[in-house]
Parts: sequence; C-alpha cells; structure tokens
Amino acid sequence: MPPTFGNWQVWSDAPRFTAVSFAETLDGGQAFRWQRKGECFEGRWGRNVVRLRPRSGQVDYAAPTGVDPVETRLALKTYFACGTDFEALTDALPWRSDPVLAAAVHHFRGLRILRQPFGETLFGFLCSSTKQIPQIKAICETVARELGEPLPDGSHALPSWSVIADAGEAPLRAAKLGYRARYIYQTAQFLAERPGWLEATEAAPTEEARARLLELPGVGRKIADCVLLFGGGRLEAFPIDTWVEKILIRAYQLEAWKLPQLQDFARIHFGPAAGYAQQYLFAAARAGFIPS
DNA sequence: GCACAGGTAGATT
DNA sequence: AATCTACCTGTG
Repeated sequence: MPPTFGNWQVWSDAPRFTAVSFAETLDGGQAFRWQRKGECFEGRWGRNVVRLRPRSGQVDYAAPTGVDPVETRLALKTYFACGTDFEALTDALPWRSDPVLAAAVHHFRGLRILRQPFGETLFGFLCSSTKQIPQIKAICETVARELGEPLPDGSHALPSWSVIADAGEAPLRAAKLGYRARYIYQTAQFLAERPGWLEATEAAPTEEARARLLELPGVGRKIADCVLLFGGGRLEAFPIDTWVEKILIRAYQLEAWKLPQLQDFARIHFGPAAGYAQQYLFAAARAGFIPS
C-alpha cells in the first residue's frame, strides 16, 4: 500500500495566516469539506484534494500521490482568492469606529473569504438550513461517497448537478437531508433543463446573480448571499443568519429592525466588503466574543 | 420527551 | 405586508 499523499511542499506565496485565522477560514462554516487531522487540514473541492499544514507564518501543502503538486498549487491559489488583498480590505472596514468589529478583526486577523466552486457552494448551503456545521459536513461526505466521482486518494468529489438530477431524491433522503432533499433535487432538475444557467449566474452582476439564485427552489436571501460570498467572490454579499441577526440586533442596538432593514444597515455601515465583515462577526459570535 | 439547529415557502392574518 | 407553520433529522 503506497502512501496516499506525496511529500510536503512549501506553498511559497501562501496567504499570511495565524493559527486562529487558518482554522477559522477552513473550518468556520464557509466550506464543508475540510477535516482537521492533528496539526493539518485535509480538504476537497472540485477534483482537488490537498493537505495543508500551517507553520509559523507560512503554509506547507501535500498533494495526493500521483498528482502534480504544481497543479495543486494553482488550484490553491484560486481557492484562497490569492488575487484579493484581504489585508487592505480589512483595513478599509470601519473597525476604527466600531469596537465590536475591532474585537473580531483583532482576534481573527488574517481571516479570508474562500473562492469555492460556485455549484458546490450552492449544494453545501442548500444542505445547511437549520443544521449544525458537523451535520452538514457529514451529509456532504455521504452524498459524495454515494454519488460522486472517485478522487486520486480514494475519496470522492461532490456529484455534479446533472448526476443529482439523474439519481433522484432517494439517495439524498438516504443521506439524512430530510426536507432539504426535495429542494436539492428540484434545483438539480431546474439546472438540468437549463445548460449554462449556473455559469451565466456566476458571471452576472451581483444584483442580477442574486435574483437568479432566488429562482431556485430552496434558495432564499440567506443561501443566495452565502453562494455569492463564498462561491462567487462577491464580498458585498452579506448573509444574515440567526447568529449575525443576533449580533446586529444586540451589539448595534437595532432591536426593532427587520431583515430588509438589517441588510440596509450592513451595506451602509460595513461598505463594499460587508460580507467580509460579516465573516469576522460570525467567527467572533461563534467563539463567544460577542454577547448573544 | 422536548427544544433547538448558518432557512424557505406557502398559508393565514 | 407582516407573521405563523410545516418541513426532516440529529443532538443535548
């Protein structure tokens, strides 16, 4: 039995993470296919499999045996949105006048927004409604194992939407998706009837892309914004879930405000990278920094 | 046993 | 146009 992964390589232009921001970026609810293995993380997206190991201000990576590490490094560059200057974006957030955001930014400095495959992001967040992150991850593993193509290390990719459309609702129910199974299957059918629709959605301006995503069964404002933010690189998209709603209401004293008003507040207060601010706040709330 | 969990859609007021 | 409620399943 040969080793599953090749040698560790230095990821020379890796983002500058702290241990905290590294773990929070991969395992903080943006993505659902990363597993912590001692000091390192093992993750999957598209056809890619990689192990990452944070080391004092840099990151090492290992590709599966038989996979060219150069190819893996290119995939990492896209996945971690290395063309985006998150340090500059952080500096431009209103932390100077916002002590709540300042505390979150201080603790999670180096946090990034991932650029995941658009279709997979849609799948992940269709699984997510009133589920906890460990359950969402377990569901993704089951669906990948049952319907997805094998990957170089013997694990499986998430299935394409056309495979889900052909497989029907039953395997989704079997994966414990519950009522979400119908939404996912209906979305798969919707996409199967419209070749190129998802790609056109990803390429559209944010408002139009959001309106298109809202046509999908099971996709409301929150899921649409998660797909735009974590899969479409739209840093202005500001998903409001139960956590973020509580933060905004409690920490910013917006007691009587409803969701559409909170959306307006976020856009105006946090600016063009509001979604990035949202991820700092979400992380801080989950870590117990912000009273909720 | 029961409330609650990264919501959404359809019914009811 | 707000505000309930059903929808599945796992966990504490």
